[in-house]
Amino acid sequence: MACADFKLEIKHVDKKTGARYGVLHTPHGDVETPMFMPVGTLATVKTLSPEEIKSIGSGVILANTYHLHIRPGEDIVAKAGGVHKFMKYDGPMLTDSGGFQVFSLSEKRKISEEGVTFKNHLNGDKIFFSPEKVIEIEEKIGADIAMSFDECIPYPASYEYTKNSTLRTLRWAKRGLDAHKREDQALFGIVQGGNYPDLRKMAAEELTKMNFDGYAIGGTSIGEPKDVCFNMIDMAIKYLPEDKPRYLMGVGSLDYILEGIAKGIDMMDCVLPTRIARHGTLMTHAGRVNIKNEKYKEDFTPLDPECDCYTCKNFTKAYLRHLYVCGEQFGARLLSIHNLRFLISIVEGAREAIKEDRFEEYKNEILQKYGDSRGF
RNA sequence: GGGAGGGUAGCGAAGAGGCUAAACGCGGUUGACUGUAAAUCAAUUCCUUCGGGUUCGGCAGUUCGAAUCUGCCCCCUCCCA
Repeated sequence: MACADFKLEIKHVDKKTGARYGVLHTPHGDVETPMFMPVGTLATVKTLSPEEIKSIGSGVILANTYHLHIRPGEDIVAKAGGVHKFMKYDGPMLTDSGGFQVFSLSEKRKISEEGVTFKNHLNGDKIFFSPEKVIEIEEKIGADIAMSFDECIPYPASYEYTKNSTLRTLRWAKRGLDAHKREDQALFGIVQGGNYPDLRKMAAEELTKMNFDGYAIGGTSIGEPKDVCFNMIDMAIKYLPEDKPRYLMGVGSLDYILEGIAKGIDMMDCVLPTRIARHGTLMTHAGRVNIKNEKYKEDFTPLDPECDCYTCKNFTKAYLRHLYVCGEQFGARLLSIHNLRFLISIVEGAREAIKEDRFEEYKNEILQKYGDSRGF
């Protein structure tokens, strides 16, 4: 059953690249696309308050089904009135299904047709996730968007493995769709298929037939070369419906984000900006900055003079370095605010450029100024 | 004045004749991080022109070989007077 309050309204398509500008209507408000979505796995974007998340201009934020199932448990979240009330965040939210954990906790799991048996990464308890179980958990958590349970296939993987896994993920998608009952929650399908054009095509076409509220491209940004990732987008996106949102999973560096948008992606998420911020690495208009470097010890200039974030408007590199070096949590928070605001402002600029059919120029200008092929 | 224990790299601390330029921790420096097992992880940290050079409080010894054994000296801590 399609979610009634959920719809992507495409407002403009960039004439040269095909990049899309739109408005995504969700039960928790309207947000503009394309957008970068901060990740808040455990119902918190690490170190940030809901007010801070809002103030950086975020549209949708993520939480994670597997992690919230383990702690505190979906029933607690449901008793709190759902994840929005639980974490006091009233903007749109999305729950990832735990499919990524099938990949990242691969030593601790066993996959069968029925589902995946995990070993709880905290205490070793056995956990069983089926597509139906995941939907049940996601409905209890109550985000605006739920993701189908999938297997995030490692790269590289053989054709045979990829085909079997992709077909199983398609069967899981159908089972999840049949199990999904909440009408105030959208459900997305996830295109797998590895680096094989026919499998990506098949996955995209089969999912489209099932009529999800949106479609994600998965199995990306897990260590594959950049051109492979871009190819995986191309192989899938042309078979996805124009009028539904397209979500590129796990992408968070500047070049991938801009390239994804150019290819017609509407949504992206990544832990990268928040994680590397906590580890002292910042994305700025002038490229990558490692705030712990000794050269910033007496640098009393802002981290990024072109940035409008709270951190850049109020603090110096010397102070940020000091906080980082001393392990002060306020430092992690200021740096997280900056990296998220930086990426989100870049995407805001992308939306403006799309409206004016100059996305290509915008993308090139940003990347040239950034000057780092790795993109962060 | 008497007694006991110590002095090892920036700091703390192992080592008690060759495998030791010297474990380990901290601190320092550098790097990685992409649907968060990540406030984590990795590398490096006496000097060097990469051949080597100079080290374990100081000096003098013993030994083929000493941070490690001996003597003297200097300094520190604690206890008793």
